[in-house]
Amino acid sequence: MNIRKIAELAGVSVSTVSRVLNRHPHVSESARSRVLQIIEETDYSPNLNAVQLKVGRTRVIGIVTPTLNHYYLQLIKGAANRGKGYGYQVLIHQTEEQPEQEMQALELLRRKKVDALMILRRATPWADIAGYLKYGPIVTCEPMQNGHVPAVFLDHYEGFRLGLEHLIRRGRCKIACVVGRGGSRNSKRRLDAYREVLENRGLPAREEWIFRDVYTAADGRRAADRLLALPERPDAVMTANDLVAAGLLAEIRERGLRAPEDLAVVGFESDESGIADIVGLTNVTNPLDAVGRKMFDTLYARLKESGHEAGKPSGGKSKTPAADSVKAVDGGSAETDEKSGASPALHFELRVRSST
Amino acid sequence: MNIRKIAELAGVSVSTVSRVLNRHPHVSESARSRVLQIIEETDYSPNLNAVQLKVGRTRVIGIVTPTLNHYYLQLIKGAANRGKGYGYQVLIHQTEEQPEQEMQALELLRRKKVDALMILRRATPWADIAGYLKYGPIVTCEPMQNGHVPAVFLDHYEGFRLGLEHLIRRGRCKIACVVGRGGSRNSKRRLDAYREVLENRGLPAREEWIFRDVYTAADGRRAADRLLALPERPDAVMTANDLVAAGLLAEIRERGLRAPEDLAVVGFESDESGIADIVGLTNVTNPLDAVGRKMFDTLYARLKESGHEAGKPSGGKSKTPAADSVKAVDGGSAETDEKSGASPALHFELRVRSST
DNA sequence: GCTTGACCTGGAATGCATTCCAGGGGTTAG
DNA sequence: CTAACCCCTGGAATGCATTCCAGGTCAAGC
Repeated sequence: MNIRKIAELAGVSVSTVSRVLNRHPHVSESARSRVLQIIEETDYSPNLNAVQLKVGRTRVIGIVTPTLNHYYLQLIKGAANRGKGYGYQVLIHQTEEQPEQEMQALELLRRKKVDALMILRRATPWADIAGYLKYGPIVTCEPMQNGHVPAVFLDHYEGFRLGLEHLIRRGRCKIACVVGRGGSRNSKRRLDAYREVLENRGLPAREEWIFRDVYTAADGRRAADRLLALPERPDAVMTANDLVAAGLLAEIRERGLRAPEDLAVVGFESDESGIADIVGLTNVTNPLDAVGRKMFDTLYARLKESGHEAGKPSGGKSKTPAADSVKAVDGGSAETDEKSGASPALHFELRVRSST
Repeated sequence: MNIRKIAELAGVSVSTVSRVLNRHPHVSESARSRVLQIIEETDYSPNLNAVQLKVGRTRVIGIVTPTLNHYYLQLIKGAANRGKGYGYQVLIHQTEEQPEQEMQALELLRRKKVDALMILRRATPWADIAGYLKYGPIVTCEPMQNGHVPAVFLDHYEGFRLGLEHLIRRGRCKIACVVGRGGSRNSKRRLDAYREVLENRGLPAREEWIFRDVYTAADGRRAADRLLALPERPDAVMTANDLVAAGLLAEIRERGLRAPEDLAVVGFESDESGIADIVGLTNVTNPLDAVGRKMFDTLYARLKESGHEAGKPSGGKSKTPAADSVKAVDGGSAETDEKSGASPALHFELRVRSST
């Protein structure tokens, strides 16, 4: 069953059927109703591959993620929910951080299987990715080395600053700090915050109070081990994520110490983890879903400006993309914006959430 | 840049270009190399929409999920990983349990945007879903009322049985039980297990030891409240999920009781939650990712038998779908299999995992 | 009465790749 | 020497819907 058959059965041309299908004006009421009736009777629905081929748009955005875990899920969820309001769906592409897998994902854009690409994490050099910008919008959530690819992300400096000031307000003065990947920009920013904030308040920021390469709950336990064995024991810890914080808490409590009384722990995580509530953890909420939404908005803006998109948000309850807690950096096109070697700092709003 | 242009530039016909592209035999070495060179030079890559339109296959499977949370993520992950081995990608369609959204997802199948559909949860009547089977394979992970739609799921009876027997082996004899949705089949099976297993062992299964409609960690805390207030206090609790179990544990411990010494709690969850490790919970692992994999296998088998698929698993490290811990129920087609009113019980393997 | 324009409709080109069919050239077997 | 067959190649039909262009009808305005 295709549009030709429908036209035949209804005794009109395919143009007319197409006009009915797409709610174009200039179709007589009689023709319209005849066509609609035949469509109803024959249970016809247009083949989307043909439509997509013709209009050159699929209303699908590809999401490139190294793996499907809690963290990336937040981003995906934010983007998927926002996209849904505009009639977009998401195609998940897992890369396991393998460059070849990433190339496959980039090919999807060139080959028009997706309209745009959201890269949550990449192993491919930025330059290679930028080469695909000519096929469609791409956005990432990693601070990029050059300004070619648009990026949306939050500055972990702010997150750490908030958490640290919370601890300081509560009277803590020997604050330790636990981060993950030593080399990552986010870790660097967190350490910057650790050193600067404490220094500004006249508090010590000792090197031996910094624990690196701590990722999991088990790592957190080990970090607690080492931390509690220090000659001068800290009275608080700022961590880079809730799982780690939970590990610390568990270890601390199992040793008969009380948290937060003896040792306060602050996490840094998106709302939905649920762990904070369970273990009674105070954390700085990291609005990953807002980042995801903003990423979609960035792509959408590009799609619209390239005439890719009619620009009609559908549905009733889609929020306006106005004020959000995350800002996007506009990478500009590879030709027009050569200035920024590194991406600028970003404004955003986080908050400390105490679980009582 | 399209195949026609390539043909022109290479001085051959489009047929020849197509043959080169698809590695068909019967292309002279000279023609092949010329075409490849032009493809290289012009940076050409075939438009997938055209290919998909022509061959009637997209190598995308749609996953219909009510929301993106930890639970469904496990299933999605299992399916996506398995699918990747066969060159399939997944398109996520969130429904928020709204029938209209589900209809949209079903339409994707009819309109050939996806080759097959995985329904993780539905609000639409089975009969309506079965009506779409003629457009492509559909699989669900919910026990279905009639045998029309193939389903892959595990029997929660077994999960509960394992957990209960674990508790009994540890000498517990006053075992309570916490479940979620009262009406769901899974809850029913769990309660069946609770009553039958305890009865078989000559232990009491009291009505007042059954707590229903408990879903979240907070609910778990409240359940603990009520449970600890009972005149005859149980010495163990079997729960339907880890989050709830964690809530119970937290409440119990905050009241100064020791778990598992004073009150043992067993969860029921997929491996990856991570919560079990953090709070020191023993649970029955629920291999959701295996269910996801099996769901994909079920779809894939159908695709293959309908000639949809060439049947060549790609890549080196794809596991053989041979022995798995979950079994599929073959729903048969709506015409050929009218016998089973309800789905039969399923075999599978779970295990108890103690966190020490 | 004629022009202008709105409204409706159909035809054909278009987007792009796949595949069947037919045909030419060369080789081998009978 | 011819029939049979293989290899290579191109043409054209095909999958299906969109859209531009042109043509026709009818009513309103000058």
